[in-house]
Amino acid sequence: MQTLSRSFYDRDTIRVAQELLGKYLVHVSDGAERIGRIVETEAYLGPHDLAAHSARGLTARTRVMFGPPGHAYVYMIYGMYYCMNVVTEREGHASAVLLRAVEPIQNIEGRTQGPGLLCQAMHIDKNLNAHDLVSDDFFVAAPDREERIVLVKRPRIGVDYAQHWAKRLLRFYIEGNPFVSKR
DNA sequence: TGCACGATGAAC
DNA sequence: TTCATCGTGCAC
Repeated sequence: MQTLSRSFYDRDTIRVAQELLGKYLVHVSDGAERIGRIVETEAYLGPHDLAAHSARGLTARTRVMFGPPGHAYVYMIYGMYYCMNVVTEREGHASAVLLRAVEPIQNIEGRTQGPGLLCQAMHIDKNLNAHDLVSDDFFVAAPDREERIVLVKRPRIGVDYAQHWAKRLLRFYIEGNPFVSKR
């Protein structure tokens, strides 16, 4: 397993979102190493993307999105779930990739299909917001042998308010994978 | 200081 | 289709 370096995240957000599919998300906590294989992502392109949190400018919450790539952007949604993103592109370009689903690989309890469930199962909460993913306790890694995948592109979920941005094919998942979220 | 609402998930 | 539940952003 090879931990992804900063340069992986410091690239076009759509490309990062697509290439994250098949990679392993690893979180070490409470003496357990939890691993999930990323099977579904969504790209949020920056302040011009009306579906992105950064479209409303730099705020306390979105500060990490405006920061350097390779950091975790974790926020609470609907008062009860957390969503996990990886920050992409150069510092100042507020873009990120939402991790929507993983396939359980190691030490995962409960369901992982959907951004809220994924965080719950992998013990990801706001304490990990702004955490550097180029680290040894919370990171993304390329497995020793990456399976070949068929990429599917669809509109993003739950962003109908974002006018024409809601129609763009910025949700990516591995075709046929049973852990991709429904809807 | 107040309030409407959301990158969700589960029940009905 | 409705509801649980609360931090955030923006209006007063």
